[in-house]
Amino acid sequence: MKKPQAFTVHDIARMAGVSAMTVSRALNNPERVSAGTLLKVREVVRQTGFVPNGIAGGLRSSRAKLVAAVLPTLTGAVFQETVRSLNQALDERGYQLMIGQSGYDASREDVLLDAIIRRRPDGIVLTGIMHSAEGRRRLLAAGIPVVETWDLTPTPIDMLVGFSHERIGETVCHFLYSRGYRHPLLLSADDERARRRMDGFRRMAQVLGLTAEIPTQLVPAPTTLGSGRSGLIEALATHPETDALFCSSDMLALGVLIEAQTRGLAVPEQLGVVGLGDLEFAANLQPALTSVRIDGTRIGRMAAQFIVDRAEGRAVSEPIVDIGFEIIERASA
Amino acid sequence: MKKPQAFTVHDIARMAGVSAMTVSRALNNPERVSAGTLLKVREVVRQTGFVPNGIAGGLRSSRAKLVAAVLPTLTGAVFQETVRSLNQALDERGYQLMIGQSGYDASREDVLLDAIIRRRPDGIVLTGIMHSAEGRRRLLAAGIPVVETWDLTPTPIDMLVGFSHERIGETVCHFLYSRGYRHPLLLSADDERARRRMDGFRRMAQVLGLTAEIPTQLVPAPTTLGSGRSGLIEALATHPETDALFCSSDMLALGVLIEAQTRGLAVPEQLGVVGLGDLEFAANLQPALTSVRIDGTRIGRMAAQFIVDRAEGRAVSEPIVDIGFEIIERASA
DNA sequence: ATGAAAGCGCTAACAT
DNA sequence: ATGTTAGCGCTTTCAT
Repeated sequence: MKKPQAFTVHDIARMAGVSAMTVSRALNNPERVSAGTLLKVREVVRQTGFVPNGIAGGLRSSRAKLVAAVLPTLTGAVFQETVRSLNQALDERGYQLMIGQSGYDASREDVLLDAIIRRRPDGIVLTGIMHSAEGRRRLLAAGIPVVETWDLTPTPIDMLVGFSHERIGETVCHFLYSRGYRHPLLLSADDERARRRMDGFRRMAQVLGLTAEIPTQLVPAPTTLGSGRSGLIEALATHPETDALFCSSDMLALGVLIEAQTRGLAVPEQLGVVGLGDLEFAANLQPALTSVRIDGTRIGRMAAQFIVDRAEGRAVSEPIVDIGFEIIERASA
Repeated sequence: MKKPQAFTVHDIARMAGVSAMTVSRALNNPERVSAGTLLKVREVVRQTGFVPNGIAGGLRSSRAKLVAAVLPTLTGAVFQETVRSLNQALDERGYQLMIGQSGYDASREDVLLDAIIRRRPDGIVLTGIMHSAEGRRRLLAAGIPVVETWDLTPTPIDMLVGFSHERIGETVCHFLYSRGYRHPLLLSADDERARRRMDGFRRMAQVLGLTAEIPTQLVPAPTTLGSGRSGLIEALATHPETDALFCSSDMLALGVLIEAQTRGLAVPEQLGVVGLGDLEFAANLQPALTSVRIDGTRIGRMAAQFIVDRAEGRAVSEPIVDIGFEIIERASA
């Protein structure tokens, strides 16, 4: 079925008694049109409810005013801060954000990437780094500015705003050790970044002389409060000596907190709990949750800045940024 | 700055020794191209990392394969289920979802709508109903299929998948009354749909003969665990007789639960709590949260079906659907 | 099975 | 200040 294009600039031009070009100017550069003409055109536009076809305009002027973001999941609360600030920063600069969900699956990611590149956005923001060689090549071939985020790699495709997951693991391990915990357990989803945090954690455990292997309790993604509760139950069943948990999300940690309370386990005395993400609710829990804070707002803002600078022909002087992280010490560990 | 278009079908055609048309066919209708030619073209495409410009193709064929969704906020957990299922249902049918954030503000909504209509998507899914007369006219003029969701109105622009907020208010009021609560309080964000739930609640309160005016504690949007805690504190300070709360989100309700526990208030004995949204965590709280369940998955799926049917020229036989809601009775009230 | 011509709706570039 | 011409990259249509 052919979709009827309600009105075109030519229709509006005819109705207003001017040329199509004048309508285009009245809409995009009103200062270059006489007051009378402007009034006439605007009146017709108002009456018809005409909105120009940006697809056609963008094809001609090769300005899409569109940025695409690729997220593993729309449900994941961790990225929301990044997406919100990305959206806002782009919006302020007149760009629109399009969101694609890759779903933690590499093959889906290639398909999604194809759909995105077809639309020739002014930039692409990836959550995580692009591993598929095919994906990297297409991105490069398309010549679209790319910002990889939420991770670090020595070989980014283009630009990068991230932090080291290994270092988070190391830091949390050291933190728990310094608090006196000697039997930490890792409660985590099984994605690649989580695995690197766990690697870092284990490396530091060795350095600190914790002889026992650090046990892991894996939960399916996305992490939920429910899996936090059941995760703690299973963890304690298999490793009753456990005295601290590093959870791969705050939701998971909340589940642990609730299950601990239900079982009469004192936090932080009998069980230390550390979350990841420092979501709004972390500070307001009882006991307040110690969590790893990542400045998602800053990631989103910088990514937007990078893309827009590039899209508008400005060079980005420092295109690779490690924004770090911070352990927010509260009552739970 | 002019963005260099890396490759076009003509480049690929030249390299493969065929015409542009053949490249186009090899990509879109491979069965209509000879095996040898297909192989040649595919090899060049692979080597170059070529991805066709869908903007140009869409302009010619007027098939965008794009659906836009307008959300008040990306952070709001209530809509996530709808967005997820919308995204998935569209994806399965080869469409992509673009998300725009309107931000509970009517004037921003008009600007956003303009940006969306310019891209000539195959359909637009609105969260909530469109009130602005200007917005309605543009939507109608553009001839793009529209689905309004999460609300009911006798005069939808086009199609509708929603439920009655008044009726939720009435039902929750009746539910709390039947549970023996006589001094309910409304803890709520101050948006329009919340107001209609409160109206419904009050109407039912009168019907049931609750003589006292039902007090309201308003909190800023978006609702958070923190505002749930402080909301309960203020509510009890001004209305110490309160014995039940209807919260406008589950996050708010979780905050109330935590604050109640901190103060040693027994739930549900001394304080009944009802949430809205029935998010994953509601069932896993301690005590488990009674909440109003809205089938967001079904809303998203139906909206996708409606849009795709229309985009592909099929009529939608029942374009206005009230999907209702359900009170999930758990331990908190 | 393949190619040539035309044109989708808009705007850059060049008149006037 | 306004109009004319051409063409963005693709696909529809019509030949061959």
